[in-house]
Amino acid sequence: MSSMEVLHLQIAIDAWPTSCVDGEAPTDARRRACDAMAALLQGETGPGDVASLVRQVLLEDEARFGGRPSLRLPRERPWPVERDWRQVGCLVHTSGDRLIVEAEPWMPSTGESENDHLARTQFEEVYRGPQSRHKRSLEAVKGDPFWRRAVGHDYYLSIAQRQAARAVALSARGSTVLVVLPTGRGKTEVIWAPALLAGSGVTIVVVPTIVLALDMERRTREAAVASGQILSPVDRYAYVRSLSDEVKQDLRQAVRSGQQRILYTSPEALVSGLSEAVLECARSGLLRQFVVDEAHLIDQWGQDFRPEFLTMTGLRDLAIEVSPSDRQPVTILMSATVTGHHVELLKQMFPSPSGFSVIWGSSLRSEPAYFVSKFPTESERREALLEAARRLPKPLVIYTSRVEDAYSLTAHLHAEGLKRVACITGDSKEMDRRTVVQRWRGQATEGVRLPTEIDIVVGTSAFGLGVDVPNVRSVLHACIPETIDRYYQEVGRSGRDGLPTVSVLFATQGDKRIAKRLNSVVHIGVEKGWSRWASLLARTDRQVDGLYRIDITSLPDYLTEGFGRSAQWNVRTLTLMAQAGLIGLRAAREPSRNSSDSAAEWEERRTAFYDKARDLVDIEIRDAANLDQTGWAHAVVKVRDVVAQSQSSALQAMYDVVDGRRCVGSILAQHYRARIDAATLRTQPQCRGCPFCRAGSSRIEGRVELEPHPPVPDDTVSGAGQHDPLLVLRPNQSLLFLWWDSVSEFQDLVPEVIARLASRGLPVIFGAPDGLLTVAQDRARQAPVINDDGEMLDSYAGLMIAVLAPSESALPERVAARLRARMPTYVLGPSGLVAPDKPEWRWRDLVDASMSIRSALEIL
DNA sequence: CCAAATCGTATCGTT
Repeated sequence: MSSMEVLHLQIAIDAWPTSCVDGEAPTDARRRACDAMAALLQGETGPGDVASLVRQVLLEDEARFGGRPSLRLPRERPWPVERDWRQVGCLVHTSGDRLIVEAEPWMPSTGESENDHLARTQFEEVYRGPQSRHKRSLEAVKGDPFWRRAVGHDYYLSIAQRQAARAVALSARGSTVLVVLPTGRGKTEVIWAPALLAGSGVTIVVVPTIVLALDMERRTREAAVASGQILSPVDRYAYVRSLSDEVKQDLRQAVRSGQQRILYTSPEALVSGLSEAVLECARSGLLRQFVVDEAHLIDQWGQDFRPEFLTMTGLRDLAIEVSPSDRQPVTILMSATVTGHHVELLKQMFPSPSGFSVIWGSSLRSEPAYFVSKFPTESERREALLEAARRLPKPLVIYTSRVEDAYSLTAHLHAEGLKRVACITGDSKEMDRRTVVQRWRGQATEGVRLPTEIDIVVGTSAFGLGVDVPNVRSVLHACIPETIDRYYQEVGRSGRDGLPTVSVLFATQGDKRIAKRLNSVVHIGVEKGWSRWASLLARTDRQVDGLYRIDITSLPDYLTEGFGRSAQWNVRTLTLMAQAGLIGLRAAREPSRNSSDSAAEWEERRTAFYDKARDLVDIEIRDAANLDQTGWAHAVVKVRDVVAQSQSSALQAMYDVVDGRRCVGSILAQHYRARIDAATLRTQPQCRGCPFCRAGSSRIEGRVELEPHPPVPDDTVSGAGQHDPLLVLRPNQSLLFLWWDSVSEFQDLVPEVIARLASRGLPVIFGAPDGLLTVAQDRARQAPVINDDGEMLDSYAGLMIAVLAPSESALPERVAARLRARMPTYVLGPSGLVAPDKPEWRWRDLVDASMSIRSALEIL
């Protein structure tokens, strides 16, 4: 018994070398097998590649349709010979001039106390694919009117996305919102929605890599077409170094003038080339959103090797400062993986007078089953890696900690007959990274199909960010990552399609040494740091705006020679101080032209400035009281301890995974939680299998996602619904009844009233029919309209609108409950509505305040 | 005896 997949593969094998991928919607494994076969003659495929992929097709077939499928294959080169088949885990026997091949099950070696039956079941789930009961199902939620209008989606992907989208759309000018949403759940649309709805204003998105900026540019270009708006006068959305001077200039100009509605860039480009344009844009009140994507990297990368992640906060402060007070940019920080330490750091670095709020929609990936094997020696691990590379389902990523290990493992796999293997490290060129992903995925960036040429990528942590291949089936760690964050990020590259995956970690004793070394964040010592700070300060230039300009190449008193190293230590000293709240960082800004400067003098000064600009940092003294040696040491030691503590717990959590001390899902859930104010923000543990769970009986069942926190946008942050636009409520009153006289008034006037109220900061509507709200949103244009399904009615503290149906003769209980709680509400209802408990009275004569919607329209 | 990535500027002047 076999499915069409195996049949089609058999046909392709029999037709070789003219075979091709046949049939409708081939599985990825069959497609790969056919692509590999096709390249056998050119020598671009090794026998191991073909054997491994054919085995995967057989196993998938068996898992999905049962039976024990087999295939007939040629027995001479370049095809795999008997030994090759056995090496990848197949049973093989000869039948005439053919080999009959069956797949044998395999899984990585497990610990002594693990239940191997469970392990096998969990491992094989990956072959069930779309038929797996573990397949992720997202619960779509009806889209708000503003969401439909802005991004054209009828649904949100999840409650968490809805919550994030609403909070961002309602966020008060000048406020900071941290959005925690799992990868692939539409973070991007959350920031697009306000940008597109507004019809004007600039959104700057800081991304960590060029690849990410270019990917986003491509998607944004598509979104621009779909929305029918012109989002960039030059149809460019990524500001990166490689652009021509002309394009850069155009983009800067478009930012200054507010015509560039969305722009992606790096922290480095932001604080250098783009800074003046962004400030000019802010000054005109046109900077709408300042977004930092992958915001957790501010901690990981900002500490020393990309200090602009920290210094860019100075530019953002300044942008808020120079903006008109009613048109300040909103800061939006986005990440899928946030710890308590991250929340604290981000609060410190992105403070906001209008509030710092967290939208917590964190949840763990449900796709991976975790496996950990330990090996006494490096050579035993090497052998096991080869075996696993041959048997693990493809596409596969193998991670190492060291560049050299990645290269040598790649070479080893090549030598052993696996040719569809590529290697990516920090040394790889931009171009290689791009083409490897395309050959791995079998698709060009523009969506054009290509043959797959790579099944396995061996890489260091350089391989990851921006690699969005949906169907990665396994991740193999040939190392112990230095933090649980890196481990989970890398595991999370698999299963973006929501289908089961396997995560395998092969450890040796020596790995802990490497992990420990990579884990330690190097901070400057207290005495050296103070001494550096003292000498920096002594050489500082006080600027006209009260900032101090520091030349980071200047040497501390205790050194006579420093080379590049010294500058790095100086930056570390300053970023440490910034995290301690002692100083604020600013990128040095271009000097302004004096009226007395001649054109030549001015040009000379500017050139001199830019020659030196990379070595200059402006700082603002924030905590002068603690800038004596004692206060300084105290503040800085505290930060060092916090960072050291956070690093060490991230390493400890990784060790716990390796040693199977706790359930992997629980370890992750504990790591990704935070406290903010009185609330603990949690992540729900998820685990479909790990060594700890298989050793005991403590299996986590169910895959319930936590509700996002807070459950509805917080009006103290949103700034919406604070006031009474009709100005009829007295201080102790919370209810205004707006009545209509007829159904035709309801149909004709209510959308208009809602549109105008929404434009005056009353976006939340309960009870109105969809069609009516769509009309209201069209008329409200830039102001978001939110269609509450009852959740906000129960808990939203701001002023909101409840709309009754024309058929309603009495107040619905849900609305009545809100009114009893004295939560501010405009009720829109028929004029003849009777008072609850007093049927002889019209409600409009008993309430705090009432008016006809006709009168309301005259006021609005 | 150790991974990770990015990076320069506008501007002139009046019916």
